[in-house]
Amino acid sequence: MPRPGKSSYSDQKPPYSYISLTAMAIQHSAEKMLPLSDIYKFIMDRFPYYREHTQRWQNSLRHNLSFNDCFIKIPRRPDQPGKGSFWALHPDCGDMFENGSFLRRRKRFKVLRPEHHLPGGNGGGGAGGGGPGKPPAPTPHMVHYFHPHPPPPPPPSGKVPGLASSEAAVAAAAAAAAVGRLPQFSSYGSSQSSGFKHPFAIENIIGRDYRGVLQAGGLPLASVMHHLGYPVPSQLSGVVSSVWPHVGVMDSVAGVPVSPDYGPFGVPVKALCHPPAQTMPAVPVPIKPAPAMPAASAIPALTVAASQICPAASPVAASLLEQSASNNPESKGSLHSVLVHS
DNA sequence: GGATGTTTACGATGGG
DNA sequence: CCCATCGTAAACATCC
Repeated sequence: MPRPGKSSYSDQKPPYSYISLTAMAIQHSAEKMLPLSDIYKFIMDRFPYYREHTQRWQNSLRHNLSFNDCFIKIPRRPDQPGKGSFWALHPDCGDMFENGSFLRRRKRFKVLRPEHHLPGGNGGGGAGGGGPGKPPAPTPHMVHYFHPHPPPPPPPSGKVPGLASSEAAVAAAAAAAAVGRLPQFSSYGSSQSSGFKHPFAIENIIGRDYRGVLQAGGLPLASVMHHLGYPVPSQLSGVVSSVWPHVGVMDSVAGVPVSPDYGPFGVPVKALCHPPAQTMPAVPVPIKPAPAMPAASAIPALTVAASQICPAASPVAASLLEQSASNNPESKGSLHSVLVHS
């Protein structure tokens, strides 16, 4: 049983896989999304083991981010300069791990790609890495999402334009609205009865003794919407501010846990807790190959098209997206995915 | 130029 | 033993 040691864990390799560690970092953030550098920081702050050989593990971590479908990339807005994108957890990545074990998932989370990805179809794999076969501009039509307020540890170039432009707000709202309607999101609220357990819930990571501590979960989306001036159900908005009271408790300078809320390895256990009502990444939008669209037949072509267009540059498309989404409550969201035991 | 992101490859390990 | 997952290395591209 992978159990962190008691006194020597500071030097030992934490019993968590990179996927776990990354997810912890993301979950710990207020916005449920972090830039790569902050993920690094989180891990290094909490796990002394990772203060060395940074080149090695960071490469592995990046590999995991790109390779695993459970992580989704959220681009910065044009007016939010900085390096790299934000990374969030895929809404459906829950339950990847066997309870208790974070070294090995029981299944690999994979986004369903209806696209019959032909073997060797696209550029025989660009042997030698990143891609002779790739188009010059990898993300020409990415949706740029807002980042309402930087997470406690301000992201690179902490210039926060707030609601810089109404244009951005429109884009954000459209995106948020669209995402908010995704089946996955609505299902989180009811997942309580289905026994869904987030893999990074404290009960999974540490034990099951903290169950009683858990209360309702927050939806970053709500805070985002609120920040944008959109009406947010009080239930949600209230939760947003109360669910993560522990964020920032960590002495980020010393990296020393300062309260019993921290479990082994200094992981803020409460912050990692995931109550039945799931808390998911704010506006998760897979930037990965658009083909990630499930059952294309069930998705209005418009939705697909709109998702590939930057709403900021095309408010019309954005609104259409929203409209489309609302008109098709049955339609599967673009994030629909499944746990595939390939 | 360094950080970030993508992809391929391969060995180790664990589960069935 | 087979297969899936994980960790690592490395090549390469893109972005800031």
